[in-house]
Amino acid sequence: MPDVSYKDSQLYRVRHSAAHIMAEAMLERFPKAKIAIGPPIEDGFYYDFELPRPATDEDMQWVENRMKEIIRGNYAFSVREVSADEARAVFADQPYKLELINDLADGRVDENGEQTAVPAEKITLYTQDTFTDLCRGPHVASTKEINPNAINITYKMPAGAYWRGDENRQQLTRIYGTAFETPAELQDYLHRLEEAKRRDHRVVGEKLGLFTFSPLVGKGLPLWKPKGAILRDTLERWLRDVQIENGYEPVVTPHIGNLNLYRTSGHYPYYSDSQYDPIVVDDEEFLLKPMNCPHHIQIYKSEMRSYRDLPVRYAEFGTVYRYEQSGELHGLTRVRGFTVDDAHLFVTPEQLLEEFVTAVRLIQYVFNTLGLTDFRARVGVRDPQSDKYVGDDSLWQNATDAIIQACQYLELDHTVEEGEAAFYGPKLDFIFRDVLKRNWQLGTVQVDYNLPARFELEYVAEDNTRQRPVMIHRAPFGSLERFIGILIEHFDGKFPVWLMPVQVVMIPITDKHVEYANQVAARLRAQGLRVEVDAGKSRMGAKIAQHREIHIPYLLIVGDKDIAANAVSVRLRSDEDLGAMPVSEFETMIERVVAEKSLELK
RNA sequence: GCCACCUUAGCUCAACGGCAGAGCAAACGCUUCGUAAGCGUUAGGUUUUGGGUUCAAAUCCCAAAGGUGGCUCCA
Repeated sequence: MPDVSYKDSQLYRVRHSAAHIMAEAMLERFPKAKIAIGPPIEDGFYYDFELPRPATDEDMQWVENRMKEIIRGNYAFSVREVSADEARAVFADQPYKLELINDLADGRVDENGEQTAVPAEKITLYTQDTFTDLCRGPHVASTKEINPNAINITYKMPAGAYWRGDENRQQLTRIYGTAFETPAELQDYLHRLEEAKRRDHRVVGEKLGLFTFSPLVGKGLPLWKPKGAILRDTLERWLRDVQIENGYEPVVTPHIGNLNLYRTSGHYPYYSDSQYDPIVVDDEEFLLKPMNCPHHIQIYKSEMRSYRDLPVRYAEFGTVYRYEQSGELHGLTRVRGFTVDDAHLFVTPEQLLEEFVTAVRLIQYVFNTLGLTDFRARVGVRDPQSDKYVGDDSLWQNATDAIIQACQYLELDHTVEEGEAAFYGPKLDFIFRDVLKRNWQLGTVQVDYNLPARFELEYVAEDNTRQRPVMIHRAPFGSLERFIGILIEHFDGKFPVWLMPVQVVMIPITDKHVEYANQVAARLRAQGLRVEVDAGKSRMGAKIAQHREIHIPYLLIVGDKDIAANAVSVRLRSDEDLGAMPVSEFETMIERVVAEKSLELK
């Protein structure tokens, strides 16, 4: 998000001013357009319009050219303060502006649509050339502070956006633009955008043969190809081992459950917008499970529990199905069926803090091992206005306090955001950004007093009384699908060796070296390494070119000299040529790299 | 779900009312080669699907499906 220094910067004023200039040019192109709001954003600005017809590429090119002309006109941005009534007169034929003026006068929302508490005493208008906008500023003093060759509004397509972000209100056309102080900075930005698109997990996943989608199977339902399945399975086995070391016990549960289970949990109806319709079997109704917790709870309830048994930690890679609006589906990061590396911890109130902290540390260990550092922590609490949560206020307060306390204990930088809780409790989420700067929630730890109450969970305490356990829901990856999507982009397909679906490719120089290549491959495979032999008839240079495209960590070239020395010539993914080394030496090196889960190649 | 755009060979794309093409990948043949792509041949298509306009549609129109960018949602 834009920070304070950005909001004070010249760049911010340039972009804010460019948004006004775009609106001026748009009104020339579409005289009947109604204007809404046009703030600067992280990488540029936008302006929302109600247009009489869809904007075309030609329109956008025309507007961009016209913007440059306006900028070259060296118009001053002048400001004046007016009363609400004067402002209403200025914008008499602009209904969105009138609504904003009314809200400003009442102190509800500012001109960028952000909440404010204070009624505006004065309304400010900024004018450049022929265009006047309701605006608090700041702006550049004159359009000559804007470089006409450092603006662009055609790099991004026009998009739909609801007025005031409310899907029940008018849908407007949002035109995105960006502006920089110099043309070189603009070019650099556009170049970085292109690079980001190349890094997109959907592009890299296709290139590396990791996964695919089939309309016949269904949208939002990823199909893992062998190489993707190896990557996924490697992650799963690793985490399973780590969890067992940390006192988790594996459980396995089915993909559907009786509707009554979800009535008790509250998923039905509190989660019903995200669920598929019930499946009717004989006279009973079943749901595809949207979460694993109710099933795990039934395992907890299958036995009498003593305080001596707690904490109980049940872990499952559980596949869940959620209805997502079709427009929201996105590669692997937003799908309709996905596998959660789920665990549910049943703890005594006294154990809660320690277990929560330990769960967060396990997540930190997972992220650190993979070198993931670019994330933020968010404490999601209830939206006090909403009725989509179950449970008493006091239980929510206990849970929220526990999470805040744990964050302080861990000295974890975090934000607290309302409306980001689960329906049964508050949570600590780890949020990553993809290459296109979209935010995705991965790991999560949640404190839950509500489901134990709804299911009447108990344990027998030291004093022989029946007590209620607290639940912790936690998932380090969040979902395997989303996590791998982010990993693909983070590593740009150059995964650490231990995760790489193919770790080594043998490249025999001619056919007569294939047998030796097969021998070395067999020897390496016996050590658990994933090795392929490229016995194709391409020349060595072509084989190298092809395999470096898909980021094979080690290319082992073998020819007469290598055979004579019982060696392999090692070329790294980084294009470093290590030259010939004895097979045993290579073996030692790669085994160490794999065992250490190293991010390096040697 | 909403707005806009897109859909041509396995992949990336061209043809933009008048004979459906290229590169890569594949198969086959030649080449046997020391660190970023050797040569040739062949095969591969109801141009996403269904309607319509037209002498003629990949191309224009309508609808559906899928995808992309946003918005909304993500309990």
